[in-house]
Amino acid sequence: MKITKAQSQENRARIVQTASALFRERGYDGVSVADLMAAAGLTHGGFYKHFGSKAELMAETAASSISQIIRQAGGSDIRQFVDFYTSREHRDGRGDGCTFAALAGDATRQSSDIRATFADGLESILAAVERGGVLGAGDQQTARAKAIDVFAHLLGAVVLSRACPDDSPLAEEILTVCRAQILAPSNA
Amino acid sequence: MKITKAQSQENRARIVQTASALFRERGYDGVSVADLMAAAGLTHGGFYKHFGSKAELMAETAASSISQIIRQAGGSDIRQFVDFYTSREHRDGRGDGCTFAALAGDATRQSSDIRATFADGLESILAAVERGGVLGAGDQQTARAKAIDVFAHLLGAVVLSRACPDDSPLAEEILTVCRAQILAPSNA
DNA sequence: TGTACATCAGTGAACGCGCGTTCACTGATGTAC
DNA sequence: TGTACATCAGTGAACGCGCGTTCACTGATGTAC
Repeated sequence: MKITKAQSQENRARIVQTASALFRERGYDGVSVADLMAAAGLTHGGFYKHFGSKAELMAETAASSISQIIRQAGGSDIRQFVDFYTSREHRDGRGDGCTFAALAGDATRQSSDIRATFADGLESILAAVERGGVLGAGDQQTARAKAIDVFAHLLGAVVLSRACPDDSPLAEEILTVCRAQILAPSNA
Repeated sequence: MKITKAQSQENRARIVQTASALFRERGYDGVSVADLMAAAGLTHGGFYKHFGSKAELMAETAASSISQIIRQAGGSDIRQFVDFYTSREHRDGRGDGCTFAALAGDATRQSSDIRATFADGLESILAAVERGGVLGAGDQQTARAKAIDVFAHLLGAVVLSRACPDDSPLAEEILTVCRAQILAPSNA
């Protein structure tokens, strides 16, 4: 049953990728090691050949899944990013959406190294949002303050919308209202 | 060991109150029935004399703890509410702070009756925020849209700030920047 | 290039543990007379 | 008002279960010669 070195690395990468999606969908406590390994097409025992513990994997996936949204924010215009973030697809696609929107609430109760990973990631995403172009050049706020403000606003909209039942009109209304406000003339 | 009817009702109320704080502090999965009953000064077996299941208690505490923040929002001027919401005390006081800021992320993964309770509570808090006086009377947004917008913004600020390590300057910066923006002249 | 063997990723049974929940029991309360 | 007894909130041991983790084992890989 020994496997190729390349195959093993591929399996490890698949575990991280699978965990990354499942944690965002169900939260850290909602995914067991056995669940995860089955979803990755493996059996649970092998998990510890790749990771020291579930907590270690959580820290690694946090870092890698945060870098995904950072690439997304930095690679697009701020207006495109706001549209994406407040879209129905993003609200409903927790698994490959923003890690902060999916797990910031859980992160609060995690170990300090996971929280530090979130804080570092947050600094990076703020920089990426700034790079994407800043709204509201007309007023006295700094670009950094604008980035913080816009990102908190976006996150709040998605978290609140997701707390509502899926078919709730309120869920949609929150996204629409916040998108309009963030992109409003007074901010642009 | 039988207890007075009044004593029993008092115990029940204490369980709900204790659960209300503990759930907000540690999340639904972070509090066991035994933990909770011990914190209320009772033993775990008695829990089922008051509630059918842990899920039933979760639904009841959601309703009661949401009504707490609604009273707070409706009873004060919008500026006072924004100041309170973005304060250090609120950020650090999960146990008796806003239920949405503490549990909206968890609520997403709960049963549909808990999610419905959150959605109903959200409608009530929006009404309370409107009653508190609406910022930005000068522009074309409706009072309701303003309320949605402000509340999402506030929630995002607190959730993001709480994800950072406690002593992080970023945690403080997020609160300060968002408070200033929400209360900014262009919004007032 | 071919053979012999050590390696180690993956398997799946088993571990101790804490969880939500159940249950036989207790004994003061509150009611019936 | 006093006595006898049914009630039922609270107790704590016990339940089955799923969790994170460990471990003896497998057998193809990759290396040494």
